Amino acid sequence: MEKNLAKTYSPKDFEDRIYEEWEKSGAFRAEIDPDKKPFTIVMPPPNITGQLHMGHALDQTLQDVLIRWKRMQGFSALWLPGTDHASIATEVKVADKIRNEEGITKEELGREEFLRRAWEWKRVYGGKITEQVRKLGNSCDWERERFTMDEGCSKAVIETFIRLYEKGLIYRGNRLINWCPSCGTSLSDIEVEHEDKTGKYYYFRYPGADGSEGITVATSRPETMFGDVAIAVHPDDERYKDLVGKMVMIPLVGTEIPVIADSYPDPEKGTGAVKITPAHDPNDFEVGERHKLDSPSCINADATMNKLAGKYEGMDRFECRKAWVNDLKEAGYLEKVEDKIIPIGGCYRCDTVIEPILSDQWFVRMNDLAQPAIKAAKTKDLIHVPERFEKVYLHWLENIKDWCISRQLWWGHRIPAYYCQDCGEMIVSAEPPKECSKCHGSSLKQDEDVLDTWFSSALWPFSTLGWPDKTKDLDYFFPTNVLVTGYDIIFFWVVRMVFSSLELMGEVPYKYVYVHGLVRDAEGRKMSKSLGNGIDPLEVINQYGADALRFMLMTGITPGNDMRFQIEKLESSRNFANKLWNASRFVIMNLQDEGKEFKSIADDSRGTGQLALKDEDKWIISRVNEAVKDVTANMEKFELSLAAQKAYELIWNEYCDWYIELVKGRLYGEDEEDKKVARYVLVRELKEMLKLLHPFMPFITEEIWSFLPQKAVSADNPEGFLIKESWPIYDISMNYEAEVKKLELAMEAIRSIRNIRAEAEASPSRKLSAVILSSGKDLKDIKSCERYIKSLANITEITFITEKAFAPEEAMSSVIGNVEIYIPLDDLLDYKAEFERLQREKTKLTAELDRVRKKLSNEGFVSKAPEKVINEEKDKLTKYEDMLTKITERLALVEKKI
RNA sequence: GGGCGCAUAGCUCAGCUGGGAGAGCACCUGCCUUACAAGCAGGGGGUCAUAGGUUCGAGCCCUAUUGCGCCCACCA
Repeated sequence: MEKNLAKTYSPKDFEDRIYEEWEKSGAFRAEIDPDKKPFTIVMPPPNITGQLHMGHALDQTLQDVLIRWKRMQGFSALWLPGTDHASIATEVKVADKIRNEEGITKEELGREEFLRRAWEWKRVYGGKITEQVRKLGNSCDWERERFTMDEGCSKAVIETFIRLYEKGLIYRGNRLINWCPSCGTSLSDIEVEHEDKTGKYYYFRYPGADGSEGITVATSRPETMFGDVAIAVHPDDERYKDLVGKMVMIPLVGTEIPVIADSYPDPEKGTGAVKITPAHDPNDFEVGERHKLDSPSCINADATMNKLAGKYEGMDRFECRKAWVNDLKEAGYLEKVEDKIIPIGGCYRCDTVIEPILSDQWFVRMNDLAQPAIKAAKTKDLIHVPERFEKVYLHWLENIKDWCISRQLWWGHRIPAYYCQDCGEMIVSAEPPKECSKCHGSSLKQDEDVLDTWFSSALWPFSTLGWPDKTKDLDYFFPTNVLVTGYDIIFFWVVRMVFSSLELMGEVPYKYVYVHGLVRDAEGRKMSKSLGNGIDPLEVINQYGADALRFMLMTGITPGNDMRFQIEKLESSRNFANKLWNASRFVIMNLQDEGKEFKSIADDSRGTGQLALKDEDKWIISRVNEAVKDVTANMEKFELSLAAQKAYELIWNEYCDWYIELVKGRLYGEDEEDKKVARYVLVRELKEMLKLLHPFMPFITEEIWSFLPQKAVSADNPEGFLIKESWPIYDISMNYEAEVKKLELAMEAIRSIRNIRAEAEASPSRKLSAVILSSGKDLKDIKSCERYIKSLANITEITFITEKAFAPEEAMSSVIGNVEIYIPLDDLLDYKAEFERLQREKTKLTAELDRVRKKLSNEGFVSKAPEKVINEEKDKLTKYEDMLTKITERLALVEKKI
């Protein structure tokens, strides 16, 4: 019955298999269980545009850690996965593919056929993405997987649209919107990315209609002059007082436009006079509204000039600028040109310069919707982690403008509005109406546009649970608990989910918004396609395993801050997995041929008290118990990185470095009863640690778990999977303070002997003996550590003495509190080196003593510091003084020998 | 123009409510010790950006400054 882990840690050999087993066992399925509390996370649905990147890996690992942890804590934990149709992004990709492969445009293909291709794209890439999600080990409930354009989500979108429309919160209007000439669609304000670019201010003179000199105006966009309808000046601007009300002419064009007074122009900027082009500038549009001016357009949807531009008609807007400026210059209207940094808005998808144009679009009226969302954050019904992101959230909501939701695209939810071809009536309806409600005509045409992709994402926390139907899932799992996402999509998504949920569900969609940063490359640059510095999570998993990737992503990070992807960190995580693997192999190996004993080992009832535990057993039990408390507390605070770090230290620095080493002698010894105790503790604590680590490294912990003896299987968990085990609970009765102290003393002694050995360049294999001088309780304690010191410091014989007189002279020594350790090393002794070593220690000690003395003699400190802190310092004082005396004596002795 | 983040060991970063500066990697020394060389043992290395302030006590709180980065903002 040789049953043990493979000799080498090779995640490839078990990760996929374990994932399948989990899935088959129903471990990911969240049941509606009235006896359990629900814990719900909806996965931010990755776009079906391509594949997962490191950002997804980070985002999803955070969620999986939380979900696995809560599941183990006994919640009915639902992690609902899905994908997003990503309207514009996918449409661009599909159109590119068709153009590249078939050489035709989407228009040539036609709407219906294009949509067929898009669905095919979804089938292929959506599948690829879910495959990647599995590879990461994510424990999501695949039976509840959703897609933003599936039947249910589509129904929710239509329902929402109609409800908001009927409440007057959605309206159709002719407004100035952000237009991407390349994508051929409108965009919302946040889909425009502003960037400072070098540009120019052109100063043109607009001559007076009466032949007077006129007025000079600065503009960065001369090509929009054809759409000018006025020149505005500030009413208080003395320079132009007389011109207000007069007419000037657009140079060369000759169109007469008025000079108007408005508070908008800033007398400090440019010439203080502004040309007003309502059709191509948001500010000008407002000025135009105020003064009831026309808003003629001079630029087409494809960014070419229209007939208003006269001879420039058909020319690209930027080509036209050049030609037009040149013509004006030759005609003498150009007064000067100034270099200027100008913020330019670009399309977030294709970077094309956005053209503000007037157009019929659909909008969500934001003001009323924003208020409850603001309130939710202020009353802490909605909590941002870390807190600072609340500011970002609030600032945006407090300055919100109406949301343009219609897009001139095909891939997405088509707007449920129908227009009567006979009388022009508009009907908003879930189903295509049979006839016009006004003229009863039957010729109705649906709005061509689709909705902004974020309109459907905004409903994700409840549309995925069945809304608008009153489903059991919705009733049980909503509201969800935590939303995990990157700070880059707070506006796009978080805000919109919150106000949508408050409006439609009457409550926040989740209590916590856990915001994380970006995964950057090793140099700190953003990973991007254009730089080609992206790292494929799948390749990493192939090489290092999903556990290593996950652990690397979870450690050394601070919530909300960016992180770098470094291969060294990944290797270190993989090494940790390897360490755990080997330690577990050791444990399992020592259980061999003990079949009949398995049951008692496996019985991890809390009755450790009835076993004859040795000090080191109590020590590790205490340490693990402490770690349980610590890890759990950090998880509660969303400090997942600190929790993972703690588990790491526990496993490596305490269990592996010390406990396993301490216990080896007993395992190889003769005392069968004690051997059982050692095995019991070894297994029990390993199991506790595996539980703590499981959310972070699910695969390796599950694999190891399967080799460990288990209690009788339960109905809930017939396979005995770790994923279904319960999370450890801190147990105050397992705090063995005295033993912990004792072991700490032993460790200090061992460390100092090892140090002496290294300093004396005595080979590790060389047997040494030791003489230990102490008294009272300290002597008793150090005596009880004899076994540890012998085995871990490789000491054959220890002589305990109580009087200095018996201390060996030809020795190296070390002081730990009231304990002096002497290692006789007559042949190897280099007194000069020993003198220097002791000198160094004395220097250190003196410095520490100075610090402590200074502190304790400080009146303020003694009177104001908490008693606990003062006592600690006092203890240190006696200890250090003691040590200093001893070292000084020793130094004097050694000095004589030199 | 407004807001935010970062500045700690050679590198990348932790350090949660103020109480003797940490990790990983790199470096130096010695070890293939029967779980692990993806390892073990020992070691070196930091005026915690600068200047003030609060406090008995500041890497941590306050103010200012410098440098880097990010976000928002109506393109004269």
